Amino acid sequence: MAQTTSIPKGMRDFSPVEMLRRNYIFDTIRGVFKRYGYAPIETPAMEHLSTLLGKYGEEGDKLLFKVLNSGDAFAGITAPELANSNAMAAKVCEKGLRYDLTVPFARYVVQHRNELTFPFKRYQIQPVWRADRPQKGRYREFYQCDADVVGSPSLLNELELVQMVDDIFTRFGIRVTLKINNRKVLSGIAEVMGAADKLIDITVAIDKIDKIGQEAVLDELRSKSISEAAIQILLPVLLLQGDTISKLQVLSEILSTSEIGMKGVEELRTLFGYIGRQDLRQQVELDLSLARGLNYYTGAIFEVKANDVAIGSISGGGRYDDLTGIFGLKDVSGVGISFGADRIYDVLTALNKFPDAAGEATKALFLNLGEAALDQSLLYLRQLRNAGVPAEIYPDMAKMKKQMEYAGKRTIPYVIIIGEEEMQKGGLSLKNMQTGEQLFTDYQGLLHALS
RNA sequence: GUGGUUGUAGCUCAGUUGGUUAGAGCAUCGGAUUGUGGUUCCGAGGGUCGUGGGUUCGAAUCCCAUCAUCCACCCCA
Repeated sequence: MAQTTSIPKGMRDFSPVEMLRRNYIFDTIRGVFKRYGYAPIETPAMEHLSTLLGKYGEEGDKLLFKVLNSGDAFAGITAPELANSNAMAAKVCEKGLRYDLTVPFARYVVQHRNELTFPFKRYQIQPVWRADRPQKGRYREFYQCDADVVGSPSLLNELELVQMVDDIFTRFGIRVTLKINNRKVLSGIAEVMGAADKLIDITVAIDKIDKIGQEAVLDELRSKSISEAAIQILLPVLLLQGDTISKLQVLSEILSTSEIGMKGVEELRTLFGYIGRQDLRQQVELDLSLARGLNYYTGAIFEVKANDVAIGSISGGGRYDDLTGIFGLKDVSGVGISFGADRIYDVLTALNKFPDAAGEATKALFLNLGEAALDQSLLYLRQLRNAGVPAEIYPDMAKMKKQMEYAGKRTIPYVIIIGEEEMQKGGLSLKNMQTGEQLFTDYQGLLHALS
């Protein structure tokens, strides 16, 4: 009996061509991570639910995939528990799929603290899961590529992340804008507004200013019972124009009474000082409306958007001072960044920026034209493979037309023909499938053309 | 969690006020063509019209329910 072939909402299959392109993305990012001295780790798909809950805010908790306990998960459930879905979930689900790579990493650092040498720089490329409703550029299973440094408060780490962003997206050949802000500045603004307790409401609202406009943001703030006087303090900050230095100057005047705000301004001054002395190719700017939802950030925050495609952020990160503290290890500050491989894929697709080679698996196909030439083909095939050229032979003795079609469909760039004619003349025919050109040559000529 | 969109062949979609056996393009397979693909021509296979119920002599078409999908909001990579 045939079953319906489908996969759960927001999940995806990847074809060979897609995988080759995805691997191109992963390889590029991994290569940069390695070049900056980051070491790889992996953590399991599942964590204890208690490790994950409460780390991503209320919204995040709702989006966690919970995993039913194995065995008879419902044994010993009482009627009142059955009636309360939250109590039920807590009782029958002790594990959950990871929501990001940063929190499991913090857990990892605390658990393995005695084995690690600080500052600890790690990268991690793994899928994460969110029970979000899927839409454009949003999936329920997607890959994050994270690089983090823990155990060093130095702003040189922030600079390094900025350089990696610049490096990676330049390698991809796409233009992006890296926006930088600082949570301490946002805290300072909330403080001088006299609404320090409303920090999250304020940041969530002003984060949307590009999207919904100034008036809508103010309305949202009023709906969160932020006073008109407080809004009058916020307004000039939102309207700040000019270059980074003058923005920071104005900001330091506004925040002069806030210790934490002034510290944030100082951090931004230092970081932008570093950045200004680097030779970066991508656009980097101070964006005071940048907030980011994850509420564990305490210092610098980053977000990267593609300039030429509207798809939401393709990379984001920031500094977190207290994340390991939740797991019992104090005073270990960390800073990290996450690259969204799936959205980068969508951007590269939209802009047609994948290199041709990123979709190629096999470089050359030997046609199978019969027993007489088989040994010769197999010999050259083995030699090509030993020389590092991905090559294959068509396994069946089908019509030449069919074998050519096969090469064409798989976008194999070269076809090698060894048939009766070639055997007689003592060589081989090499056809370039892109140009259609064909030349008669020997093994040395073949190797030269393919390597 | 909120609002909307769309479900017809493997894919993209037509299908008239409800009316015989539901179509096209692409894709697949075969042939024209026993040594040349991506560009020709001919032919073939492929459908419980998302699912269940209702109205009707008659439903892909109208009504109800349900499932799925995509988009936007929320939030985020």
